[in-house]
Amino acid sequence: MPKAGTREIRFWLLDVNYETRGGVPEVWLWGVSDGKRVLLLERRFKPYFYLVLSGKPENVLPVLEKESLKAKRALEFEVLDKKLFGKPVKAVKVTCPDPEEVERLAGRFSKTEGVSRALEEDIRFSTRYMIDTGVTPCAWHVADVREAEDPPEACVDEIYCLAGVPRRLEEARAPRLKIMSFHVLSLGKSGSPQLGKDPVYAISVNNSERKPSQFVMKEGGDESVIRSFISYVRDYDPDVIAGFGANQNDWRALSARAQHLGLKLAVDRVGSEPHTSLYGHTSITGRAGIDLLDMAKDIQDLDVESLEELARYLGIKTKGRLDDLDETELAELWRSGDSQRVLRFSAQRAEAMVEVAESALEFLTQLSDLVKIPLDHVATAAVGFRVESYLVSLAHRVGELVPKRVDRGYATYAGGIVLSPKPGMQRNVAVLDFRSMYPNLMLMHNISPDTYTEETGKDLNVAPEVGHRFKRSPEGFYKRALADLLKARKELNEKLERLQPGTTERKVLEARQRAIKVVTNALYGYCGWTGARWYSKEVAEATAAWGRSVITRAVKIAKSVGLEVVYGDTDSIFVRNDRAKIKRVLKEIGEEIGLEARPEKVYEKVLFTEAKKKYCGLLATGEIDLVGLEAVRGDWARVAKTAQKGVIEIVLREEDAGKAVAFLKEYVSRLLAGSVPVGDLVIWKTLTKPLEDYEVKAPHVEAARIMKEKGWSLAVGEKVGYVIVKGEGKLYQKARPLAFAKGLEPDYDYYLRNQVVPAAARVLENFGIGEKALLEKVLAT
DNA sequence: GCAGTTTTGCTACCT
DNA sequence: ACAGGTAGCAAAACTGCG
Repeated sequence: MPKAGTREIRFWLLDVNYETRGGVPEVWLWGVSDGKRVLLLERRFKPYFYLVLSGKPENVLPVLEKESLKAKRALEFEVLDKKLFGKPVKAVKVTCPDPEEVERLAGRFSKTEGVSRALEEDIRFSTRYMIDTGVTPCAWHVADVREAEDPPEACVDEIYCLAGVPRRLEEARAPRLKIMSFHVLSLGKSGSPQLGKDPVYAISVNNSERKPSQFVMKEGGDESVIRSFISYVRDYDPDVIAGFGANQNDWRALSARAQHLGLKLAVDRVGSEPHTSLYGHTSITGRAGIDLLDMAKDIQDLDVESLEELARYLGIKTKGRLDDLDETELAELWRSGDSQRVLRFSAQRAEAMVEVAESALEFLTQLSDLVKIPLDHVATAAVGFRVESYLVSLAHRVGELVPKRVDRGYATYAGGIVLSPKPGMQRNVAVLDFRSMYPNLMLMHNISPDTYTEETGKDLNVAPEVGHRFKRSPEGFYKRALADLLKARKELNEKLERLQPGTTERKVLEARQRAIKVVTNALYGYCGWTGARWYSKEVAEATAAWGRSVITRAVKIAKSVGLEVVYGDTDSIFVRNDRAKIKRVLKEIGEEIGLEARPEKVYEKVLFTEAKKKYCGLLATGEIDLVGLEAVRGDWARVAKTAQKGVIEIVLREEDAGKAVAFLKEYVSRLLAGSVPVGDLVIWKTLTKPLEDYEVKAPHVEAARIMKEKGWSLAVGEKVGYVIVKGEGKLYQKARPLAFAKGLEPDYDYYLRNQVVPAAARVLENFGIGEKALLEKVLAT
């Protein structure tokens, strides 16, 4: 029952921030509550940090008290028993009144005698609150609240003061969120628009009700466009604002232009402007700003990180093409008077975005809840930070102090084993797979930064090859993390079994499972990342070493029952599909290695090249599987990929190399006749660093330089599309950006000799047809 | 100074 | 701004050659 003067409120946490009002830091929880939007204020929570003691508490405390007087701050000290990398330590929790002073005070006190170091001063105040209370983004809670005495101005239905710590509820389903999407049409004279200078010609929006709106520039300039947009956001009052590339483009263009015009881009729930936070993310207080491009970048299966590809991947049917016009083309169309086409394009994008956002949110809300990163940041956060955030919240629960991030040099270690494939066509091959091998090894051997020891003795797990030792008990921090995740997954599985496919609840739980999988599988990589707080080279190295021994032993077992191993990579072996023998092998693997291996898939035929990690196969299901070959690489021209796929189809299904050559000959004749679209000649490559940092002249770098000269802005991480045109000199001298390749004669000879023929020959060399011979054959008259 | 060879830089893939 | 293992291209550096 609620206390006197209070009432209970149910809310789902959308966003969190903090403000200092009247000298008191307040945590603001933005919630969605049964159709209403609420803001809950917590004024009693205080920021703090820890001092790890090297001296005795009774000696150090008086010194700290004295320092506190000198600093003229009302600080509180509490001696606590904590752990650091599993080792018990005495720590003083120093509570201070102002979140902005935590880091400075920590620095000052860490130099006190008897104090070895300060910790956790780098945890944000609002994050601190969530960690300590268990209040979780994208989760339902119930809280006792009372009327706020001095409520701040905020665009919500109700504002309350928290009267206690919110308690988490079981409900996993998110409430109905109001989502809007937007697309800003800012066009430059040539290339990219110039921030602030070029006007915003139009903004398209859409929303959960699929109601499109469009604000278009009239004679009076673009001020009305931006004003209309601001009013729209305030009237619709969305919980989520989705864009595609919004952090880099739309928000920046809008902000710059609003500033230029002297407009306040007040689109958040406190009447302020969006602000740029960590890693270029745009934050909107009280709402969740989501950039679907972050989502696209996370999905490895996408050929290009475009809205259209992302929509297709998510199974969303969209109206019209979403990516067929680039900035220059849009600008040209607009100027030539076909603004209708441009506006239609923009509106279609906005509509697709809102649908993609709804689909993406199923996963993002679950991930946000699991790893405790607020919704607006979880898509932007790199994998390492997602894992780390999960670990930080676990650390608090188990009394572990959060280690500092430290600058470390690179340290390499040996990873998995890749077996040489048996080249040529193999028939009836099964793939045996150790699922989640690294996490399972970590669990099995209690591999963790806090169980690692340099001591020798009994009750230790000793890693093969590298000899690192890990205590069998107590349970390590990583083991605890993985055990929790696996337990959650198991519970989900049990629930899922009872649910009909296609139901909303099932979708929610499946999304949660995916979130768990992401974190589970990333822990191994995380521990070997030198930027990790819980970095341990020994942990990563030992896990990899145990992994190598698993595969080596599995190969031995397979051979011992007479099963030939034709290939293997890290956690899988490819063997002859002999049911009886496989059954024996799997049983022995389970008994001798203690891990479960599973038959993953069966190839009717699989064709290995001489190279590792490159093969293709015809699955028992009739599908063709392409692995590592040019056909699946984004940095080969489509002509090469299409030619290779064609050859593979013929070779795998019909086993007729002659027919494949004939197909290629026909394909090449069309290429040389110039009847392939220029799009099929484009080679896409990512810019991995700023142009000036490149040490060599490479085609994609030169193409990017040309684009930059012509006014295009290119960011690190963007893909540059270029075409090789006829001309003299090195390849990089013949590369032209796609946007400027029109009207130039492509270098068909290059595409023949360096793209189509090598890609096709990769497959045909198994049939005795090398590159040279193939070239002669396809050119023969 | 040149042609052939080796090394380096770079990117994208696999698990 | 999660790991290492791997392939393969083009550029750059190197090597041998009276």
